[in-house]
Amino acid sequence: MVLTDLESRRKKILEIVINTYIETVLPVGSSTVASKSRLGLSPATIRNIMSDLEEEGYLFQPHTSAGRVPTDKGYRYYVENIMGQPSLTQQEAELLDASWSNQPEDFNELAMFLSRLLSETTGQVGLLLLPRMKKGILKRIKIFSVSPNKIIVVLMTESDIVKERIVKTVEAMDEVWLEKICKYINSECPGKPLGLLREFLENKLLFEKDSLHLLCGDALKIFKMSGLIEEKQRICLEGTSYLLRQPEFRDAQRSRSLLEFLEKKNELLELAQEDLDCEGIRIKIGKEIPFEEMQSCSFVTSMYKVKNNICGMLGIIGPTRMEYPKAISIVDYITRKIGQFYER
Amino acid sequence: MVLTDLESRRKKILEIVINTYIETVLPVGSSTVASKSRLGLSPATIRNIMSDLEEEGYLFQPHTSAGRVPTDKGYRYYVENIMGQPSLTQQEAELLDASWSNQPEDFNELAMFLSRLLSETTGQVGLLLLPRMKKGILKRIKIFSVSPNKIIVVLMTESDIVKERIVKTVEAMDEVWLEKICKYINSECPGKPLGLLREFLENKLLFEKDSLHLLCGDALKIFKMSGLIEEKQRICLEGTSYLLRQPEFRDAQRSRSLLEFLEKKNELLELAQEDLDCEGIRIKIGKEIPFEEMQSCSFVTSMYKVKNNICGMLGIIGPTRMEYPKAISIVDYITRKIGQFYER
DNA sequence: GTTAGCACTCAAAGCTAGAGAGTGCTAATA
DNA sequence: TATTAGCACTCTCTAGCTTTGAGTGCTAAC
Repeated sequence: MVLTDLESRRKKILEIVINTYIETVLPVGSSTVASKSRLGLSPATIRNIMSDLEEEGYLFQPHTSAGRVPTDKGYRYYVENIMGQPSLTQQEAELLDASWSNQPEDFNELAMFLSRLLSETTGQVGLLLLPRMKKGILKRIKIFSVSPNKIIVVLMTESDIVKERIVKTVEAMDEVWLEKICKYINSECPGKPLGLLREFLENKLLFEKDSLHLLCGDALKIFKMSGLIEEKQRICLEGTSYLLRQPEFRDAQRSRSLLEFLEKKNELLELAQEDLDCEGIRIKIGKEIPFEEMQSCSFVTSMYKVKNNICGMLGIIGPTRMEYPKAISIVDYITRKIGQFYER
Repeated sequence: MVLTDLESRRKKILEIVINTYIETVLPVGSSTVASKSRLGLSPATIRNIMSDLEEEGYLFQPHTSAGRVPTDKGYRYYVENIMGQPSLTQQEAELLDASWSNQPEDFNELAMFLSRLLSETTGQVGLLLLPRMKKGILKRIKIFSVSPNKIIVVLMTESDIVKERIVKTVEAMDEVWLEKICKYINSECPGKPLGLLREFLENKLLFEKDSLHLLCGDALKIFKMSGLIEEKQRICLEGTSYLLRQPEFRDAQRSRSLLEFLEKKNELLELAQEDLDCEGIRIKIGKEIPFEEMQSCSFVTSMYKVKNNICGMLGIIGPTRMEYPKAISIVDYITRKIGQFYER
């Protein structure tokens, strides 16, 4: 569809207002737009158009004699229809690659590194949701005792993500018995999603008899105690202090409630999990976020996968006035990198 | 030593100034002190004494016509000579005990819980340094492979603290060989401090021959790659948003540099490790802290031990204007609780 | 449809005056 | 000699006022 002059002009003006506002954090006036746009229009004309844009909800005027500020709707339109396909420059990509090399295999460590990387490259709050284990496929299990009634359970998934937990048992369990349990699970369960493991064992418990019945019972007990599978997803958050650098948060009153919200993490987790099954970049802008404390922020996220069956989420949080193209391209790049990292 | 009237009066006045300032965050004037102290002295007399206290560096006057504010030296004197032995009330202790029950065995999890507990009970930033593994005594090791060139190393210490790490090896190592390495280490090394393990293996490498030589070499390689022992201590930090509640940090400019400092963690780690070998509560007040960003804060810490050989540190960070008795007693209580938790 | 001109609006900055809290000094008092 | 009443003085804080200037909306002309 070819844009009429009128439409393309409106777009151009909205773009200039947004870009200028992102840079200056000050309401943008018609003369500024007139001089930046090469449309050869006078401020008066621009004023008319800006007034229209305001009526339609793309811009907002803090008070009668001020310039205009983009609204959430304005940013949304910008992201969807104006900014185009963002991508990193060669140089930026190389920089990311460089800092990436020599990273730990351990996912906890990697997660901390990545959320920090996200934060530092975008200058915003970086966050990463650790993989959801439930959908991971069991590869192998190891169980062994440390002291009479302390045992260690190590789960390995097909994606080579490993989780370990210490479990304190009520009765002592001897090494031989543990080895039997281990062998049993390793013969029956590999290939099953961790989320169904418990159910599977509960079923077995009904039909197996004698020593196998006991064995299943103990296996189930150990699983339950370990909390390895039901465990709620953990979240890594880095760079919250970047928020305080933003002029819109120079008032501690405002930033406090936001920082407290982020620190609580449970609502943030809820928010992040919402889009866990969507592919591609997801953007939530201002009021689109269902939590009041975050409604002056935008949330740019993406789901990542580890060997196609375990997934988590990563992204950034910043003020709605954010360099979306940069944010999006970095989030996207790192998402794809995680995939590659575990592909080899 | 019996205090002369004069000395005890000065103490009393310093105490009132500090307590009032902690409560109101406003410079304290002579008439306020006069009415709070039951000394029967007029404001004029109090003024003279406060003027003396200022000359000696315990108090500070923001400007000529203002009341007085405690200095770092004033707080230091208060902590050492005025406030007495702080302790929790029965009720407070019970509250802490209650929230403690049913905690995870895993130290990482526990650490997060504890730093949050510290933060929430004191209303300050809570922090916890994870145990220093170097001094832990090896109890047992387990090594097994996940995929051809990925192996898992699990270290267990006498204190029942367990650390696990995935290691990617250059060449594939087969299960049998790994088991041999495992057996070798488990026969030779238990009882040794982890910090000396590497040295021990390097020594062995020089004297063992043939297959044992190879075995030691691989064991050493695995250790080095895992980074389990040299690993720098991790730090858990919770409740940074509490800082923004403090009136002295309502200006985002000031709090930003502090939050950034805390977020970097490496200098904080340095600071925390300084007192890692001292028993008992340690208090650093304002300028006593060698980092400028933190000089409007105090740092109340204590070393904890897990079964007498592995130690870490925990504590809180808040403005110098802090309820020291409360802070100290909570830090102390939780320190002792950790000891008990691992004693059973 | 565009624009020059102009009156109007409103936030922000600067200024002044007054209030109030608290001091230090002095001289009187116990 | 220590204490205190009295008082002038200092300095911050607040409220109210004015000024400034950016930016608007409207109107009439192009």
